[in-house]
Amino acid sequence: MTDITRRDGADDAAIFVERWAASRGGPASACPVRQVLDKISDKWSMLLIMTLAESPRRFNSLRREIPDISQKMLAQSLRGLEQDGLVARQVFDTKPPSVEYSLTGLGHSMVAPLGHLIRWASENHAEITASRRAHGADSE
Amino acid sequence: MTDITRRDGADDAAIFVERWAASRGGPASACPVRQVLDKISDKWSMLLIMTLAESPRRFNSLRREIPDISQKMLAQSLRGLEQDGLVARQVFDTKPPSVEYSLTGLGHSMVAPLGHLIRWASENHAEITASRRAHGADSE
DNA sequence: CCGTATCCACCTGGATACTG
DNA sequence: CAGTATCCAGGTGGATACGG
Repeated sequence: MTDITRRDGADDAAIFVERWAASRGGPASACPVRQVLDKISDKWSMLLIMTLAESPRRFNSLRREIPDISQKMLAQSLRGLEQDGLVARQVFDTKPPSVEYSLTGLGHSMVAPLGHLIRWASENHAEITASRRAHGADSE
Repeated sequence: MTDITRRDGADDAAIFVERWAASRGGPASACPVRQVLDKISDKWSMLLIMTLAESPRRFNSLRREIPDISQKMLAQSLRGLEQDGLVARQVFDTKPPSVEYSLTGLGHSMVAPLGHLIRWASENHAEITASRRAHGADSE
């Protein structure tokens, strides 16, 4: 098998495609990569990962940082990330109680790959928006 | 501003965090990066991008390639990607008519960044699954 | 302060049927 | 072959109220 894991350029898209093609031998829906991608492809997971990558936060600190998340979805998303081993939850038994959320080692390992996608998004969102307007997606 | 766009290691997560933190000055919901991520964070977009990265495909060819996508969602997702300028649609006026979908330049530019995330997923899905089971996510 | 519980609107996405 | 139209189930996510 090609040792793709050693390569890390921005140019070897073909290698990723190769690996991707090779990774699905059985039913497409059983692909473990898809399971993982589906998990983080919700509305808040990636955003929480990046926010916690800056520094650990408390529950209400996260609410202030991300004003448009509801209490329910914050708690729910954090529990999901905790279950997947990406986020650690530490309770300090003070009064009033405080809970700190931080990235685990696994969580931190995701920041760089996710960062590549974010960098792509930040560099190309203008073109995407322009294309969308050109296709009449806003007025139509 | 730090010239982050020139760097491309797997180790400089801190740089991505920096850039991310710097990119949101106003309301978090207005962040253009989030707009883009939200768009591709649906059930099929990333999968279609990676499939079309292998080679251009026709409509029913994509259906065969991704057996668990419905006709409706395939058409809908392709239209979305087309509007965003990631996928090109070319109609051949033969009989019966055939339509070929392929990645645009913009679409191809996304394959490598997305590939980083996919590689991370393929390398860590076992740990994630294990963590999930440890938290009793399957039996509970 | 840190959640959980409930209810509900909306949207995603699937099944089916139909058209050029 | 390549779609569109319609209907419908289920999940996502928000508002509000309540508990530890």
